[in-house]
Amino acid sequence: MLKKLTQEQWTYILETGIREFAAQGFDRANINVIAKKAGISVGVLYKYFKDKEAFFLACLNQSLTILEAVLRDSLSGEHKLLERAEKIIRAVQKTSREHVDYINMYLSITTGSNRKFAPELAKRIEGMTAEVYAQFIKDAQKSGDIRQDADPKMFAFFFDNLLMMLQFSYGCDYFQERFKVFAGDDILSKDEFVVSEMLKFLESAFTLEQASIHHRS
Amino acid sequence: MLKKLTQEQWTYILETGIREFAAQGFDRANINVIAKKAGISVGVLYKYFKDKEAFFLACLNQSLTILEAVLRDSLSGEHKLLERAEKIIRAVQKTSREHVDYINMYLSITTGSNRKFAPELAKRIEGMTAEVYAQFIKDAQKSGDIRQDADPKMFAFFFDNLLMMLQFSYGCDYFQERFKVFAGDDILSKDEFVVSEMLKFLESAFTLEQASIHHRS
Amino acid sequence: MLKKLTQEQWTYILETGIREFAAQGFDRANINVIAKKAGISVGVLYKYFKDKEAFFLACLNQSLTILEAVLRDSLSGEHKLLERAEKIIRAVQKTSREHVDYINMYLSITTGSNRKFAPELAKRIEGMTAEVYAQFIKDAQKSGDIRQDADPKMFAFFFDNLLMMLQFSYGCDYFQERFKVFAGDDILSKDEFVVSEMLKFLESAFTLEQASIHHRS
Amino acid sequence: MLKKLTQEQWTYILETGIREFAAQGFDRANINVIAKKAGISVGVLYKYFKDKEAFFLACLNQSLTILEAVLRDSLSGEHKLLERAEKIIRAVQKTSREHVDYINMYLSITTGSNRKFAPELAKRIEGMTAEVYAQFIKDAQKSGDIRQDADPKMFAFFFDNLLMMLQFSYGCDYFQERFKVFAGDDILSKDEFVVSEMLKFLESAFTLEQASIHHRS
DNA sequence: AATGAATGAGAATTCATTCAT
DNA sequence: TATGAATGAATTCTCATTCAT
Repeated sequence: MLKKLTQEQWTYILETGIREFAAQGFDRANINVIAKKAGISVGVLYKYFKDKEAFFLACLNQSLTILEAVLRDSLSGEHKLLERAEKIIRAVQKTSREHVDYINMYLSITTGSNRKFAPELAKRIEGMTAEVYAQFIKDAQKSGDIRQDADPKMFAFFFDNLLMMLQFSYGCDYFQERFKVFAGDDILSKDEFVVSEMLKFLESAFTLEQASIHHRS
Repeated sequence: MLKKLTQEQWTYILETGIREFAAQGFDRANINVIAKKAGISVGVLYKYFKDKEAFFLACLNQSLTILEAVLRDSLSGEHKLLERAEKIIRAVQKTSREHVDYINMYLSITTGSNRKFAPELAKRIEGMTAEVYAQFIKDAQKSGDIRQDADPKMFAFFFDNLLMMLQFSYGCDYFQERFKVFAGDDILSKDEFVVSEMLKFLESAFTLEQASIHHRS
Repeated sequence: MLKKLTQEQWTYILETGIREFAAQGFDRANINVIAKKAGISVGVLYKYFKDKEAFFLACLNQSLTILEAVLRDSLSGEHKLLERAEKIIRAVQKTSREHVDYINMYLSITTGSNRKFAPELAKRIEGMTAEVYAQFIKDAQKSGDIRQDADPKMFAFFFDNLLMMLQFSYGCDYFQERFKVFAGDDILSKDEFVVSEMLKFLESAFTLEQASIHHRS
Repeated sequence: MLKKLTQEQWTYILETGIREFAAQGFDRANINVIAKKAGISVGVLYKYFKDKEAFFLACLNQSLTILEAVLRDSLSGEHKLLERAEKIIRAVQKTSREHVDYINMYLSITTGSNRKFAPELAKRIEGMTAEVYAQFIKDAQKSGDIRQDADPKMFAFFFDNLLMMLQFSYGCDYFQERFKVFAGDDILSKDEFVVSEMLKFLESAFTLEQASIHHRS
């Protein structure tokens, strides 16, 4: 193993790191253990990464890149807002299960000592989404699909909040349990039901203005 | 659990623990430092708690108890759903700022090695809320305030998801930054705006059925 | 061993540190080994000293304090310069053998990574000596024992240089060998000879003025 | 020792090693860093040197060779003792500044784990000097320039001690600070003053016999 | 019962040395 | 032959936990 590590080896090392960090959290994860599991020596890790934190950030980056790629896929093409929403919800259901560790990497930056990365990370991670969602809503307002008095940014925020929690609810131990408490122990096997209820909720949320008027009148 | 130490002493000890755990995370928090800051000896801590984890759980419990008390307040009395929602949103805005540490304690159970407590905790923490919210929605359906085809449990889930994220967005470093990315750097000082937009979103979400019909017709 | 360490224990710990640092140098000396040899745990060392460097500095301080005490003894009382010199030379011969490690601690600050302490240490260590020696020489000039055109500070410097090297020559491996190369393999057992030759050298050095004049005339 | 690499390359490699060892000390100096700075691979270093120590010894040897060459220069030609002394003092002042690293290499063998080389090194390094200085003094005794009762070897030793300390005082951080403490902060810029005072001291030291007699008579 | 000094296992990090290419 | 990537033993330092006083 005296030639530079191959792309696959790197991917494997990062995946190993992600698995450990996601499972144990930053502090509990052990660099020596990660190296061993990844089939390399600690020396290599420290040759390529300044310290544990730098390696963690690389793992996080890898996670986010993949998560972003999935999102980007769901956003492609010309679609009405609710069609998009459906695509995204289904994508979340799929990837949250496949990439449990990535979700947990994401969550791990919200707590403990990793909080110091908050400012830089928030911009990099949420920047694109915030922009795109707000634009969707503006477009939908133009075509009359969404109530005119909605603040696009805030509605984008609420929309993403719902998706975020859905993601956590599929990919994170605690939120999974919470999901069951709210919706029944079998909720994790009722994906279609979740999709339709969530679309119902969103459809309403986005369109009320007229309804409200009617209702109140 | 409280023998010789007074109630106030216990509260102080737990508050100190909460502050440290919230600030540093479970692993980084130092039991010796906590004891010193709390004005007691480590010996006492280990007399009443088996180990660091047991003490953490006690701190967590304290946090959740207070958070629950706040919620319970917001739920009291007879109100229409949106009035309740408004009360809760305002309560979240207030307590998330006052009790930043409690929010972070809550968040900390979603990550790292604390995940092992997920099942027990989820039931204790979310049980009441899930129940109450679902009942609210059923009631509102009866009085015609909410679309009939909504699944009460799922809508309760979405409702709580939005509140949860709002809470994180006020009380957790990372989600605060994310909030700014979505809604502008000054969003944390525009509480009324947040309330009104969120109510708009919820009002719609809960009521669409008719709207939808009207709109489509 | 649960009560605070006693004075004797501390002395023993420092002595152990001095022995190791003197033998191996700062970098090679191993904190865990020192702790073991001193009969304590590493934890204790790190409870009382911020880090290895702080412990080293404490050992150094101990060494210098003792070395200084010896010097202070030799300086006491009213004496003519050469009588003082003789006292000091004999003291150097005695202590350099007894306290080999202290000499080596002293030497160790002149090299390697410890050089960063140079400024602070030089003042603390040499300050008193420089002052006192210069004063001796001024006094001796007044009483006509030393040539008038001697700069007291410089002559004090040369005097101390000779004592310093004598100290090294008795207490440091390398300079001991050098001593033998210069003065014969048996020089270390000819203390009286060394004293008398050194006094000869000093006596001359301090008194030449008139001689020089006579000689040149 | 030099196969494929040119003389210049070797000089550069050794100079690089000297710079690092002098700056960091043996233990702190990093072989990989030295190799990189020297523009070669570690492999080459380990081809020509058994280990770090062997390389260090080569660097030390290089330093001493140059220091010796300087000394040899100062010793050439027919001169009276004090003329020689003046030449040597000036040479020390000059080379100690130009070759700070060599001085520090020299000092580094007096401390730490390098002490094990003491015996072999002392003979190689000091042998010539001791011999030559003693001869000078014997010659001077014959021509009546030095007191007859001086032991040539011991006086050579004292003479070299003074030069050694002067060298350290110009080339080593700690002794430089000590120099300032003794002779004032500006002493490093008063070379002529140092020369004349030192010559005064030496002139006296070497010549006292008559003076002493005169003085005492 | 309360204290807090002492313990020592455990984890991050470094770097001399090797050896496949 | 020269390279420098990879190795992994060694070292510093931390801190949960114990237990003599």
